Amino acid sequence: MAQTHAPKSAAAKGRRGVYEDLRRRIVTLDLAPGAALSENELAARLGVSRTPVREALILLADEGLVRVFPKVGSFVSRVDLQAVEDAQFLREAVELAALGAIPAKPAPGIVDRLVANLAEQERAGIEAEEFMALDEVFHRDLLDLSGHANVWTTVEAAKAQLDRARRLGLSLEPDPLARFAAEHRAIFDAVMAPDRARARRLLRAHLRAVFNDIEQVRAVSPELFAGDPDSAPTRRSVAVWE
Amino acid sequence: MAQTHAPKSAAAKGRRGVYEDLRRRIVTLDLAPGAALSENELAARLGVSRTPVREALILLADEGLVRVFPKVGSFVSRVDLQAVEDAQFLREAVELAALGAIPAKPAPGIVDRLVANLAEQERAGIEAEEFMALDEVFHRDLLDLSGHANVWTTVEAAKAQLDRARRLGLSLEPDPLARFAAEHRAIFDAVMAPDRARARRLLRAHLRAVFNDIEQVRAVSPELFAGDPDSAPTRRSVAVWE
DNA sequence: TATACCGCGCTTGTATGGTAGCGCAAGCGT
DNA sequence: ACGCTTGCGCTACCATACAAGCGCGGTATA
Repeated sequence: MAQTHAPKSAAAKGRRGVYEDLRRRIVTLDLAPGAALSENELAARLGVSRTPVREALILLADEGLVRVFPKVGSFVSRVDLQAVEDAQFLREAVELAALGAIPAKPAPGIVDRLVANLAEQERAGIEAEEFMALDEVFHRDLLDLSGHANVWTTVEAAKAQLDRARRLGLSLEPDPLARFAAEHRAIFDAVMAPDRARARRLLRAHLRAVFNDIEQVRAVSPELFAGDPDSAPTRRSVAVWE
Repeated sequence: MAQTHAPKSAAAKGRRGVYEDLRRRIVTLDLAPGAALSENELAARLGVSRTPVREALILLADEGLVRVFPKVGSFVSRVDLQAVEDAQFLREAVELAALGAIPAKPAPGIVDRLVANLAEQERAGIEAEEFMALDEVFHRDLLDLSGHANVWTTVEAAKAQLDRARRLGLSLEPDPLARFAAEHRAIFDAVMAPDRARARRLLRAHLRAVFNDIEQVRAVSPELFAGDPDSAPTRRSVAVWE
C-alpha cells in the first residue's frame, strides 16, 4: 500500500475529480469494503477542502457504494448479496431488452467500434484492468446499438456493485479473461447474424457467470460482506508517535 | 401562485427535507420546466443555509431533474423527449422482467396490499394526486412480488421523468383515471391467473400509453420541452421598485 | 473486580465567507 | 451609427468556521 506523501492526486480536483477518484478506488477494491472514509482525512490527502469531498461522498452514498452514518463516520459499503442480486437483475433486464430493440441495420460506426474492441480483448497477455475497461465499453456499445445509450449511466451504477464482487473472484479461475472474450465474441456474432434468441441466451448466461465465484469468496473473506443489514460501525482509538 | 411570506416549509429541514420538497414540486409541475433555482433564493425561502440546498440540487441534477450551469445558474430540467423515451425503455425493461420473476406462490401480504390498493383506485371521485400516489404504490408492490423491491429506487428515478410528461397530458382526456385503474386491474388479474404472456402484453401497453398524449402537449406548450440539447441559459435584467 | 457514569475527541451536518467566471449592458472609440 | 471593450452583478464553486451528536475510555463507586 504505497502511501504517497502529500498531495497525491495530480488528476482533476473539484467535486468531479474526487468523485471519480474515489469511485475508481472503490470498484477496484483499492479501498476495501468497510474502510473508513473520513471527510477530513480525504480532504487533506487529496489537497482539497471538505466540501467537494463531502459532495462526492453524498453521490457515492446515493449510488450505494458508500454508507454514511450521521455523526459517526462514512465507510465503503460492504458487499451486500441482495444488492448484488438486484444489480444483476436490473442489468440483465436492461441489456436483454436492449437486444430486442436493436434495429435490423445497426449503426456502422458502433459496429466498427465493437469489432475493434473485440480484437483488443483477444490480444494475448492483456492485463485485467485493461480488460475490464474494454468490457465496460463493449457492453456500453451494445446498449448504444439499441439507441438508448443514455440508459448506460443507470446500468453503470448497477455494474459497480457487480464489479466489486467480480474482482473478488477474479483469482479463482486460471484464465477467465479469455473465456469472457470468447463469450463477448459469441454474443456479438449472434447479434449480427441476426439470431435474437441465441443472443439473449448467450448474454444472459454471460451476465450470470458472476455468481459462480462469489459464494466461494464469501466463504474465504466474510468480512467483506454485510452481515447485519443495519449494523452500526465502531470506533477505535489508536496510539501514534508523530 | 400563492407566495407565502417567510419560512414557508413547515416540513423537515436539512438536506433530506429540501430534496424531497424540491423533488415533489418538480414532478408535480409546481416548479415548471425551465424555472430558475437560485441557491440563495431557495435557501432564504426554505429557511436554511445554502449548503443543504446545494447538496439537494446536486442530487436532483444527478437524477436529471435539475440542470446546473456552472457560474450561471441552476434550472428545472426541460422535458427531453429522448430522456422520456429512455426512462420508458428502462422502466418497461425492469417491470416486464419482474413479471417473469414472480414466483408461483406470491407473498400473500403483498397481494393483499395490491387488492386494497386497487379498490382505492376504483373509488368514485378520487383526486388525481391521490391516484398518482396509489399508482406509484401499485407498481412498486408489483416489483416487490418479484423479490427485487430495492430496484424500485432506480425505477422511481426514471418514473420521475415520465410523470412530468404524464401530468402535462392529464387534462387531454375526459377520465383517464378510470382507464388506468381498469388497466391495473387487468394486469393484476393476469398476474394472479397466472397468465404471464397476457400480463406482459397488458403491462407493456399500459406503460406505453403515456406517449399518446405527450406529442399533443408538445404542440401546445413547446417551451416546456428542450429544443437544443445543450442550449445555454440567458440572463435578464429586470427593474424593480421596492 | 465489576459497573455505572461522565467527559473528550472524533464524526458529520450546517452556516458563512471568499473566489473565479460568465453574460449582459453601458460606454468608449471608430 | 456601429463594433469593441470594460465594468458590474449575478452565479456556482470551494474553503473555512461553527454547531450538534455519538461512542469510546478513563474514573469513581459499589
